[in-house]
Amino acid sequence: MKKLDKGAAAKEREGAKPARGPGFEAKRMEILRGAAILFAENGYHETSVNMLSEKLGVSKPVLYYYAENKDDILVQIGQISLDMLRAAMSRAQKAQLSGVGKLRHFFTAYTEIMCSDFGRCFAFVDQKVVSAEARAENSAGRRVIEAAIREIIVEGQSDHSIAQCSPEFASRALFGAFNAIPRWFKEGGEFDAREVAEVYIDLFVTGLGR
Amino acid sequence: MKKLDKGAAAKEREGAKPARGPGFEAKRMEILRGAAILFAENGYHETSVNMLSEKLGVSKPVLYYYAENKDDILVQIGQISLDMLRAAMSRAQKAQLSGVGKLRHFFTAYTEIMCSDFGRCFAFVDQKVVSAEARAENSAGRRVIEAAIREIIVEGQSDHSIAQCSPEFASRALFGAFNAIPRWFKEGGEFDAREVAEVYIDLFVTGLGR
Amino acid sequence: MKKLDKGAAAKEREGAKPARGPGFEAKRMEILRGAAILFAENGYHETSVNMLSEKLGVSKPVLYYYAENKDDILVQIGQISLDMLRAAMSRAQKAQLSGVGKLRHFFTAYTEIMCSDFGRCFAFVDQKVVSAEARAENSAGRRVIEAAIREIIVEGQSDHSIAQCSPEFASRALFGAFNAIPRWFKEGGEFDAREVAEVYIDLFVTGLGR
Amino acid sequence: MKKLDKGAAAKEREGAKPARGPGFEAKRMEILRGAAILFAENGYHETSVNMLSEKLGVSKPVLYYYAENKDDILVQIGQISLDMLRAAMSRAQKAQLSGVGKLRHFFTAYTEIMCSDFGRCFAFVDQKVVSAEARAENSAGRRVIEAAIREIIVEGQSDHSIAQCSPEFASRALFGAFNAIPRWFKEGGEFDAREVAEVYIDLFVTGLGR
DNA sequence: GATGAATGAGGCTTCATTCAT
DNA sequence: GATGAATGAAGCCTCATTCAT
Repeated sequence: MKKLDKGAAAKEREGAKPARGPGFEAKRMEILRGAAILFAENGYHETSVNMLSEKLGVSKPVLYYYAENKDDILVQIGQISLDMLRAAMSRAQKAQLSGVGKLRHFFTAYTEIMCSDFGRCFAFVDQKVVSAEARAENSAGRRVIEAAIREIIVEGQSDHSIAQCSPEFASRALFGAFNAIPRWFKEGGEFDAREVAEVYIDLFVTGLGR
Repeated sequence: MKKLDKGAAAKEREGAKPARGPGFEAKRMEILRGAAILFAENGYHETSVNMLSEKLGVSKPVLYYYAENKDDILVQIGQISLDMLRAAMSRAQKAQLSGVGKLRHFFTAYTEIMCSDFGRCFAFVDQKVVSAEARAENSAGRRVIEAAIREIIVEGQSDHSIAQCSPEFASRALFGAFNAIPRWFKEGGEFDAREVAEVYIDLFVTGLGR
Repeated sequence: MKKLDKGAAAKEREGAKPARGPGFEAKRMEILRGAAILFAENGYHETSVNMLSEKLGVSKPVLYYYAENKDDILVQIGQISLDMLRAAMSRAQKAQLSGVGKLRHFFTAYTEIMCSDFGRCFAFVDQKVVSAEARAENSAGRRVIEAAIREIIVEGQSDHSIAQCSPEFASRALFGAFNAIPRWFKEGGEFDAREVAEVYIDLFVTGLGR
Repeated sequence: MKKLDKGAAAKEREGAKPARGPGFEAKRMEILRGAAILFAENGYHETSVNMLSEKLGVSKPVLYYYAENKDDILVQIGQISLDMLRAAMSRAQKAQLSGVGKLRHFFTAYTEIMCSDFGRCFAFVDQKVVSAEARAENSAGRRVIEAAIREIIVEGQSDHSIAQCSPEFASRALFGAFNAIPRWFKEGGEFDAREVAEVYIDLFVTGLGR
């Protein structure tokens, strides 16, 4: 919230890092995952840095060794989530499938990601808390993916696997519906994420009519 | 010695009130509406009581004259929203329409409500901040409406206006999709809420397939 | 979400503490002593946390590092005072003295304690401000000491060093009289606490009659 | 605490009053008595003006009609208490009794007063909260009475009804002991205030020795 | 004479963050 | 590389008090 130069930090993470040992990345992931779980469960503001340090079993300064800020933690979680989503999109795009096939392919992966530790946090925690800069980066990432989905829909309309409809609206309805899944999904329940995704896709493809 | 029981306040609102003149209700609504707008725009935690009092043009104690708490403001906004939703559901249920017709009827109203000042706040702000008791009441309200939708779906399946599908999943997908509308909807844009609702319903009814 | 249970804090002080280095105890005592002086001088409610932090030369959060609450400060002061009183009583009970000798022994120490920084605060500040739980603990401590005094009186009546009289009333009169001493006693005045105690005891033993 | 001109108010109460109806004095007493009970029971700071108005069944502005201030309420209670004490002292001084007889006479009345509604408040509530001016007046009142007691003691020493001892210390011990009575005294218990006073006086006169 | 509504000022508490060791 | 201790800033809330009606 008092962004001095967050950009520097973010860039640093992918640039000339200051001599970080081999365990660094593993520990960083461990911390981020723990934080993601807590943020998703309790909410970002309801999870104090104190609580993080206690529940993660590390001292507060350690947290500041792995993240610039409290919200940098959230930013990093978002980056990881977006990376996963981008990879999923990439795989879908490369798949030898019809438009609707790619849609199904992507949203299955999307559901799995959004029900994972990182994804749940990404889905639940409002990005309003992070710096404008980081938020912009995040939004850009999302937008790229949404654009890709619209393109897939258009593609499906070309190959006649998807009906004529507004790609904008369809994309929004799809993301809206799928984003809400982690809100009620319980790991280890009757269905796993993959199955839920299948049902949802079928619903969207078939429609409720008749 | 401080907060004994939050619930007492909520109950008080419908119980033995400490003498309230006319005008109270109007001012209360004015304050709640202003707060709802700010909460929806900036986020609950990002909107301090100070900010509320400044932007609403009242002193801080006034807020505490109309609400027990900062989160009671949110609770009251939720109650108003739920009341509107319940009324909408009631109208839909009473309408002389097929299942799909009732669905369309309800979700049109739903969209309008969720795009209103109160509804946007209700849609955006996580109820994690409110007391367990109030949250339970809120959840119960939502669940009643969700159950009613599932019933309407079943009804539609009986009257053959809705295809065979899991009412649970369909209901969740519908709410997920519609809940996300206020996240991008802009008042005064190309479409009004009613029109967006139409498009969405068509999408859901027709399906993306073929 | 705010104050769940005050008692947890008190218990924590003797339980699983969050890692406290040496120096902690000394600083804690320093803060408590300063607070005790201010509370005794100005009154508990008249001494704001702001004032405490200013006069003690520490920032406000530091106070909350050493105490849960404003009233936990008072509670801790009470615990220290009670510990001193218990120790004094223990010494008096073990002394090889007649009943009246033990009485004299205890109330001399009592006076010294009640005229000390901690004792004055303990004597002056009404425990009405602290949580029911802490107040109960405090009262229990007092009652144990009062019971011990009654026992000493009975003992003195057995060994004929104390006249027949109601131990309950005698004990109450004694504590009442001695508790009031710090209200007028000035350190460095004509008499020191020990001497005042002597005079009081003589008065009580000899009586005003004849 | 923000004494503008409390003196004016106090004086006004005994001077040219602004046309107050006949019921004024009765209602004033009723309010003061109720406040005294609440202050004694809950403490001055723990009793908000809101609570006063609720429990006394009058609106807040009414309280400000009968008292300048919250602490003026306390001041008035103090004045009433002091008036009672002064009257009691006056009666004791005029009685045709030995020194010790006057002592007994006064402290019996003193106990009754201090166990009454007004007296309990006077005994329990620290005058630290009232304006310097009012506190001075109050202290002066107390001091006059204490001086009178010392004089009675001297008188008793002259008429050989009281033993040689320091009148200062004796007076302080007496007031200390008697002031504490309302702290444990319960109306309607085994003893009434008069009887408690008798026992205490006997204790003080006879002494604990032998 | 009474009250619903309003307020300035200040209270207590906690948060994210840093630094000396 | 780690931590106990510290802090500036800000948060929510409540109090005694007053006025327009």
